[in-house]
Amino acid sequence: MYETNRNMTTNKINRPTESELEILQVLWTQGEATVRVVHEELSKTKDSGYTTTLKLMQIMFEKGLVTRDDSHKTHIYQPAVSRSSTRSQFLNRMIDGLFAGSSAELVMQALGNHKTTTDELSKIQALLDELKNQQ
Amino acid sequence: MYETNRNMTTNKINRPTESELEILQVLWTQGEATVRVVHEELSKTKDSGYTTTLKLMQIMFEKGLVTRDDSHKTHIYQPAVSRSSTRSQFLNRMIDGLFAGSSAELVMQALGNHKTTTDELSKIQALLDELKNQQ
DNA sequence: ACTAAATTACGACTTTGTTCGTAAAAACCA
DNA sequence: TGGTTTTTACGAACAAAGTCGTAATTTAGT
Repeated sequence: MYETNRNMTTNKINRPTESELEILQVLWTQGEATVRVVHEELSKTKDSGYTTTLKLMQIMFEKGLVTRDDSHKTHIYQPAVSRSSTRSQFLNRMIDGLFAGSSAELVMQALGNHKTTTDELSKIQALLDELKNQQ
Repeated sequence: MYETNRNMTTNKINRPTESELEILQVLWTQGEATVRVVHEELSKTKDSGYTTTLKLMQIMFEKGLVTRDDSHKTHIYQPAVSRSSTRSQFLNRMIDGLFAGSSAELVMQALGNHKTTTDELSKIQALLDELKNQQ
């Protein structure tokens, strides 16, 4: 039995915030999790209280960023947005805002500044071949 | 005659905010500009008042994101951080936060979701060849 | 030089995101 | 079942970013 977000009128663009992203990371990795589990995970890298995590996840529920199952003893949360679409969302935003709309410029900067393994380069090469064939 | 930022004790990480980035875009493109010019440019895509832009640029000056020349009738601002280093800063942040530290994952998502011209693909290919030879 | 226009400085208000205290409700267990 | 622990709900405090009104200063034009 899943609750749904009743307050649809307030739904706007809903780009996850910094903290919300951290929570989504956990949910994407684990598939689903309770507030407790998410908070334990976050505690490894930051120290905010349990109720802070709770509040954040409640807000995310209201925003429609997560769903939750309250048929159990404690609420179980799941991501309502996909990792991949969220990545695209932020990426496109960054491409448009900082890279003059050119994904190539971003790609080149990313490849230039970060160490990339041979294996990863091969995968990129494969994708590149594919794209070139399509054109 | 250039003013310098006296209040160095408050300088922290100084990642430009959303609005500050918009202003930097103008400064990077034009090389230098007055508040008036920046504001005219921003007005094309958003509508906030002149004093808002002014205030933002004053804050950026305090943060050390821009320098300014007050030897003329009106202050002339220049970027104090480079476009390329700022791009890297945001890119690395995004790679670490959203792409599990893998620049390759980011690159693949970027190439997959955005239309990229043949010309751009070639440039990426060239860079890729270069990187492969280095390893 | 005097008025009008533009520029700058400054403070306050608003919004959004983050944090937590506290209390109510639910679950646990001895 | 009675008491303790855990979870949830809620409101308020706090901070950061963005916004603007207003006043002071400077520049420009006649």
